[in-house]
Amino acid sequence: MLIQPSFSFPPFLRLKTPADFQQVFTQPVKSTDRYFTLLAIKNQLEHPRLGLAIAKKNSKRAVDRNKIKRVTRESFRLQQHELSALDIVVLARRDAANASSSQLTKSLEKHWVKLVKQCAGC
RNA sequence: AGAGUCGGUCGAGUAGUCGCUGUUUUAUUGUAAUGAUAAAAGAGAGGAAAGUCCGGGCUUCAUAGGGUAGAGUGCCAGGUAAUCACUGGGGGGCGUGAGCCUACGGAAAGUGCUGCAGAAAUUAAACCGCCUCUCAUCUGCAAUCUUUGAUUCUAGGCGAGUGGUAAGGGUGAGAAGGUGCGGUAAGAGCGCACCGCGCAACUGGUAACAGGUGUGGCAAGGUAAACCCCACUCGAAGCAAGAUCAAAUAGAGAAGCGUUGGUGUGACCCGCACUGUUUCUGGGUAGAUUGCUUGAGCGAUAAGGUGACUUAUCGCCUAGAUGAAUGACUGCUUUUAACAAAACCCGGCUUAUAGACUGACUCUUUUU
RNA sequence: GGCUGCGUAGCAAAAUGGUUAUGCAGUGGCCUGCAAAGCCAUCUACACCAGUUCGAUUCUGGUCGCAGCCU
Repeated sequence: MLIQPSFSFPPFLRLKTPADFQQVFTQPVKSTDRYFTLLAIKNQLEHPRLGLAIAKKNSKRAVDRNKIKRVTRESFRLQQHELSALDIVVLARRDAANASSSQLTKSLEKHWVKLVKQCAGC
């Protein structure tokens, strides 16, 4: 589908409907640290897709939630060609609201690598 | 110079690379139609977007009509689409002052409450105290006689009783005006002067209210953000409202006939709606589209007004997402910038806020 | 986004315009040969800030936090 490597982030790279999210939540591959919990599952497409679930309970302020979303999208956008055909849902944990954006970026990069390895077998 | 009061404006900028969401134009491609992809241009969070505390616009619903109940508001005037908010004024409180705060109608319509303390807490009352009178007793002065004791008169002390008193004491948030003089057995608005309070007319003011004058001798508290009375206002729900297209699935809808009974009703009654049968038909959950941004809009100038605000002219178009867009990296400037993210839209209030600039005013000290 | 309710001790939970009950837990003592149970004593509270009132946990307004409902 992607002939030339592009780092854009168009809408079809996102999870949109509740049904998409339910599929990921049924039998996912997990990866957790103190900032994030990532859930992943193989899809039938030729590209990865990203879904965000940033709970209001864990990060109270809208500014914090937006920061987490932006950092996550930016990291996904730059790393999308390393990921195979996966549907990934990112859940933010309580410490993510207070972390700096560089800390979050490092944490996410580890998660991408880990998920690709784990899903290679299944 | 220091301390302080009330406002106003801004709230990171700039250059480059990558990326996100609308709009317009062009090109390619496709459909019954909306489209999809690429490129370019131009746009893209706030002063509070927040809290949801008030008020409106907008939308839907006959439980929207009438009455009761319920809720809210409460000095006067103004302005507004509208408000409990705003502006100006009045009264009260705080502050040396600039200034700040103020739900600020009625307690002689009625009901309730008023703990503890205190003699007494609401048709007032009388513990201590003060005073008159009576009785008993003690002491003193004087007089008389029946002369070492009696009687009378009078002054004082102590005790008991009857009455007067609300000045003084102490309690309390609050005890039936305050101060002074007169007055009285002692006292008391009992009388007088000043202050306070009530009433009356007058003057000023649109009014709230203020002012002086006359007059009444003075009234039994407080609480209505307790019930209540008076005056005024209020239908309810909220864009997750609602509208359109429509997989699934069926318990539905419309018209005609009939209307006794029954059922329902987000407080109750009147009321209102539904229920039966025949014929005809489509109905609307997931999802999508829409509502969705030109509006009581913003800016400038002029005029009116103390001001909130209003009027006129000219100019401008300034987010519209829907798993939800503004970010990341690098360089420079003075520092990693503070509080913090639109979700239908406006007006106000409240709360958070690093810092920068600026206007008016007050007090204290020093110098001239 | 909108609507509604609740904040009382370490935990649970009530009432009220005037002194905050009660239970469990903690601490100390009595009881016992030692424990448990029981009895006695003690400790720690009305979310925060203003207003009304003589007086506020209660009434009123605001702030903060928590929970629930509408999708």
